[in-house]
Amino acid sequence: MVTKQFEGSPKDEADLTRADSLAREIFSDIANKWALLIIETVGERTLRFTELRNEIEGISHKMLTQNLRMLERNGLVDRCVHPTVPPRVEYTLTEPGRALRATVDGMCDWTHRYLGHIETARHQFDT
Amino acid sequence: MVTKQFEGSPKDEADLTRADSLAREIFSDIANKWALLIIETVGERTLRFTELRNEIEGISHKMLTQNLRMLERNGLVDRCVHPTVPPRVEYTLTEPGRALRATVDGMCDWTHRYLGHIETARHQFDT
DNA sequence: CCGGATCCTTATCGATACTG
DNA sequence: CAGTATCGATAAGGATCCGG
Repeated sequence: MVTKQFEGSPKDEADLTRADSLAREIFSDIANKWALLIIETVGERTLRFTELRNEIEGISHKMLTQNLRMLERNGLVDRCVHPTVPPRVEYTLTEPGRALRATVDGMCDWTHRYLGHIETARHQFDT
Repeated sequence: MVTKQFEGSPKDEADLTRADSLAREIFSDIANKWALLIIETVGERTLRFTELRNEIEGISHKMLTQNLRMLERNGLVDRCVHPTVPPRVEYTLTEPGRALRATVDGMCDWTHRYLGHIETARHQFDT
């Protein structure tokens, strides 16, 4: 539970609520579709910017850079710039990134497993 | 992989790309912080609207109803209206909802496990 | 090829007020 | 208590241009 509160000494409590707000901040960062799709797409490979752009259907240049910067800042992806011309920039998952990807895989599996359930639930609801 | 493309007969291909776009749609629905926090908060319990509102820090009335409708439509939460006055509405996870919650738990665990990593990565990046 | 900066168009969100 | 509807403020997102 991300928002869980704790009891304890004033100092502990302060530290824990600070940790909680940080946890919430991180959660808000990564719990959006583009970030998760990027994590999922990079996978075990190493991909260039344009490759990512082509693999993730519908993502704009801006969203991709924006989310890549955010993921890089949080230490989930590694950005490797080759000083060539034209430039070559490669993105890889770090160890924390790969760990997160394991759970994102779970979400993707879930989506496919319950596709039928969801489709019928929608039909039922829309009446 | 959510966006994976397949080969096959024209019919199969059409069905699979349709399934893929549906998968992507579902993924876009649930991959947002409020939806995931709701899934996480309902958990194994049954909660009323206001209880949810109080437990999920920072969520507005509007976001809560909006996401609950969406989750209900996709068959992830069950909405039980008691015909009393004042009304009493209780939300519970369905079986698909509980299955998804398992993976969301994984994301929350991940967040707490890598809190330190992320905090130092941020400091490093911000310089 | 990559990414920043700009402008401009949407969509999101919160606050408020109102019904059963 | 739970939910819908409306309305501004504001943030997100897309398109484009330019510089490294």
